[in-house]
Amino acid sequence: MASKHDHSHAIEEVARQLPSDELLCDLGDLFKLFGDTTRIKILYSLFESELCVCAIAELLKMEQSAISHQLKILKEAKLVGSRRSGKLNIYYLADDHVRAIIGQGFEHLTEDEK
Amino acid sequence: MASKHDHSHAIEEVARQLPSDELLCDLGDLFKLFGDTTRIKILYSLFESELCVCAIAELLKMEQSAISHQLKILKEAKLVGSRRSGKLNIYYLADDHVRAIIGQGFEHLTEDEK
DNA sequence: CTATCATATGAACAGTCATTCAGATGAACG
DNA sequence: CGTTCATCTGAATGACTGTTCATATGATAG
Repeated sequence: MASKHDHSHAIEEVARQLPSDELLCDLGDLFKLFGDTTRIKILYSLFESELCVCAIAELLKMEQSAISHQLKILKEAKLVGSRRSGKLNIYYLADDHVRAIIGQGFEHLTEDEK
Repeated sequence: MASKHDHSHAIEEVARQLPSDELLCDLGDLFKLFGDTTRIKILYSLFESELCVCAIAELLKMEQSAISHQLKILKEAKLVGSRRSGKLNIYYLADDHVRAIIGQGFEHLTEDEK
C-alpha cells in the first residue's frame, strides 16, 4: 500500500531519524513565540538591560496593555522573568538561548542578501 | 511627553541599540515560518535527504495539497528549493541556516527540562 | 484609608492563516 | 493525442491570535 510509486524505504529511513511528534510540536510552539513582531521587539529590547512595562510600551510606541499581554505569554514560556521594584514590574531575559536563537535568525537575514 | 515617571534616558539608550523596525519585522516573519508544526516537520524531514512532495505527505500522514501549500511558502522564503525529476518535484533544504536555527531551538527545548 | 500610578486581566473584534475540496496544470508514455 | 500520475492552485472555511477597551488589582504615598 502507500502511493502509486514506491518510496516507502526512503520514508521509513527518514521517519526513523525524525524526532517525536511531541518534540516537533514543542519546537513549533517555541518558534511561534518569536514569530510575532511585538514579541521580537520586546525580547530584543531586553537584550541589553532589564526594563519595566511602561518603558517597553514607550519604547515600542504601543499601548501598555498590549505589551502586558505579550509579556505574560513570554513569561509563561519562561523566556522572560520579572521582579518587583516599588510600583514597577521589571522584566528581563530569562534564558540565554533567546539571544542565541534570535542571533541565528539575524545572521540568516543579514548574510544572504543576494 | 513621556509617562509620569521618567526613564526617557534609558529608553533612548535601548532605542539606539535596537535594529530597524524593518529588520525586526523581517525577523518576526522569518520565525513565523518555523512557528508551524507542519512546516517544522517538513524542514526537519529534509535534514537528511531531499524528498518529493508525495513522500513528505506520506511521511507526515497529511494531504498532499496541504504539503504543497506549505512548500510553496517555504520556497518563496527561500528556505527550500526544488527540482524536477520526471514527474516528481523534489524538494531540498536551500539554506544551512535552517539547520542552525532549528538546532538552536532544539537545544533550548532539550537542555532545560527542569 | 484614599488617591494615584503601574500593571494585569477579560471580553470582544478583526485580521491572519492552515487545511480541505474541487479542479487546473504539466510531464511522461503508449 | 489522450490518459495517467504528481503536483499545483484558488476559494471557502474554521480556528487561532494580537490588539483594544474597559476595568480590576496591587502597591505606594500622603
